[in-house]
Amino acid sequence: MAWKPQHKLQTRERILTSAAELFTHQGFDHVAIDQVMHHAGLTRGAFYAHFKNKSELYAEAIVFGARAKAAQIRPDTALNDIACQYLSAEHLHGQQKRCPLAFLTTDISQRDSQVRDAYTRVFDGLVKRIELGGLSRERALQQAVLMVGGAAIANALNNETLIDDLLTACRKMTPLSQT
Amino acid sequence: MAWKPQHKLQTRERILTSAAELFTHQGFDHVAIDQVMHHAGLTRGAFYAHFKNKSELYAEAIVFGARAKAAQIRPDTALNDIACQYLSAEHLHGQQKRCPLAFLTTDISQRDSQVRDAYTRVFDGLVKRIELGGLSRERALQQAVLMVGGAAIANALNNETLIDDLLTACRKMTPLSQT
DNA sequence: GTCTATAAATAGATAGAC
DNA sequence: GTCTATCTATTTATAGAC
Repeated sequence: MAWKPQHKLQTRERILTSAAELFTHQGFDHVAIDQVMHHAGLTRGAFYAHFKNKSELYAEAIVFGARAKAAQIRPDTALNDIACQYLSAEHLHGQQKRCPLAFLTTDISQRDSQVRDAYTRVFDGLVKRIELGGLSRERALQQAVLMVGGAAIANALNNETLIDDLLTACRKMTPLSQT
Repeated sequence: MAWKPQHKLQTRERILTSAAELFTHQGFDHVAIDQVMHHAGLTRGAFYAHFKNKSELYAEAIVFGARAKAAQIRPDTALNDIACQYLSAEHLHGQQKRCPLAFLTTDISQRDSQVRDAYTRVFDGLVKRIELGGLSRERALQQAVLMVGGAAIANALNNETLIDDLLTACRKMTPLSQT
């Protein structure tokens, strides 16, 4: 009977995939557990066999969503190109997976420590990944803010010209154009 | 009877002051109209004599809160010092008024156009104010992202060392240290 | 303009059948 | 593990008295 726990794991991943997509588009409060489950092909009652509550789902979806986003990028992509992809219209409104760091930023601050810990670990991971590209910690932090903050702000704005100007300005601040 | 409309205006401002403080700390969904009104010394029913609905209050509170925040800073303060104040622990957790741009960023993207317009106008105003300090539009946009994005991300993080490193890195990117 | 009371809707979490 | 049904709480918005 080895297939049974495997099946549960797969169901769990379907729920997390659904949750990551919905949360990064609509935030914590505008996504109902009902929605997440139906989008995963299940009903509400089944949820609590996989997660303790909505907050636990959120914390796990942040980590899961960030991994899924990172997996979309080829591992040998240069830092400069990663930043350009991150700050593209395709990331904001296209078919690309949306990064929880950028699209849930202020959503995180009112949540419990379980959620904030998850977000912090993911952000720290991004900074370390940028450092591996050869930047100092300080430059890596600035770069992370330009990427994550730039995408977050652009996503809030309502004026196409301003959005374009903003994304372009942030892309021009990428590592290679500075060194 | 000239004091009557004046009284209504004052009540309205009390509501907006209350709303701006509560929203910038807890976001749109976690603030109930009931809370806003009690914090302003009134009850729920009185709300609808001043605003059409919660969304209209939110849009106006964003503009009102940003003005109140800007008014806290002496008008002749150098750009560099404005950025340092903005990226300080005092702004994040102290008695300073919290800037709607930084603490409501991802909260905005799911709202109606009335709210997004308000946010966009306020952000555009910040960029233009930075440009008046003598920076190119591109540099002003980068600077605005470092301030707003830096404060927003720092507010989401859960690790004091990382927060300090992040704020310090963003402060070091201020205009004067770049030119 | 401000109050109290209430209507109406939404959603998190649990119970119990299968 | 997954389902349906339900309990419970919250909150926006309105109605009507003062």
